Amino acid sequence: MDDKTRSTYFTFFNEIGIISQLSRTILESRLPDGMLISHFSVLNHLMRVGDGRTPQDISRAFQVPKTSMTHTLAVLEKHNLVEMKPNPKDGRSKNVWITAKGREFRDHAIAGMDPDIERLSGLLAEFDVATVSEQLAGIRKIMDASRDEKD
Amino acid sequence: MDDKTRSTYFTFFNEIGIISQLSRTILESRLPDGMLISHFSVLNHLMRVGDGRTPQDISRAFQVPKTSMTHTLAVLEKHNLVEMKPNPKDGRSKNVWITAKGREFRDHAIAGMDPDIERLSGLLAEFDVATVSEQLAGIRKIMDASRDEKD
DNA sequence: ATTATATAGTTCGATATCGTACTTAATTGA
DNA sequence: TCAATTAAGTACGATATCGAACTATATAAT
Repeated sequence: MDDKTRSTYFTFFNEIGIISQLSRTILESRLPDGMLISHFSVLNHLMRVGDGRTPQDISRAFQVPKTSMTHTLAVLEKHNLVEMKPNPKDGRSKNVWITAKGREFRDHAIAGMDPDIERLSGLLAEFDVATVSEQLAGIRKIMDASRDEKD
Repeated sequence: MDDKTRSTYFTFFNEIGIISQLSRTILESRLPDGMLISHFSVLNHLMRVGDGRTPQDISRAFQVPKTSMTHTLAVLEKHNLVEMKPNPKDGRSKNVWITAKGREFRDHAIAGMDPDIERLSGLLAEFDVATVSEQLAGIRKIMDASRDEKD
């Protein structure tokens, strides 16, 4: 493979990683003590794609080991932000439901970022973030669909 | 602030986060056992921007606590991938130098991703990754420069 | 039907990450 | 000059993340 392709993709993923880290830091600094991105992300996911999913569904969506998700969900459940119920279709499995408190928490966290988004949208006025975002969504969908292919 | 701006930025950072996680998983699966993204990233950083930096410089670059960097550097040093020397300009500080073995490790890790980049560059042919990357670099630079402003 | 295999989730031990408190050295300011 | 403050790195304890092994249930094979 040619050097240019390698360097293009490597640079791309590097930029993605830096922006991801910067945005994580911003969001995390707005979350209450003890709450991490992992917790927020699961709640946000459940509201975006709908709740009642299994832990496996969620761990696959985030591309993290199921054992990590067990732990994250246990924390959320302890804080009454989600409820775990038996999966009526599969005795081994569970269904995860977000609680009213969980919805509030997520909405409040998003609202808490308003000053940051205000500031950033001013600073980034010269960029077409919406269009870049659409491109990224396309790239993400393809990467997501091919995630298990290897070699 | 209007809902559209909020949702644009929120979607943008969400896409960034997903792609970041997908690319991290790909890279990490190519690293030898026990080596994580954090280790690779530091070596890569030292080669990109030059070594001899202080631990603080590096922790600030990655926007992680200095105590996390202490640990990461200790692991790298134990594996002889970096060397820590006293900072001649500041008795409290250190300088971090990448070793020949560290350079090899980083180059080898990058080469190990070739099959993935090959595959992705085929799948993503319809996207102008280089141009998106340039946009991201611009966004990243501004975010990076304004990272400590708040409220 | 019964056994073999695969799957969902948990437990457990190891390492990573992080916040707080501490040590040591540099800098500031009276 | 020297006390007060700031800054770099580390030690330590708490939680997060992860891989391997395990339990319980579902599915497949005969």
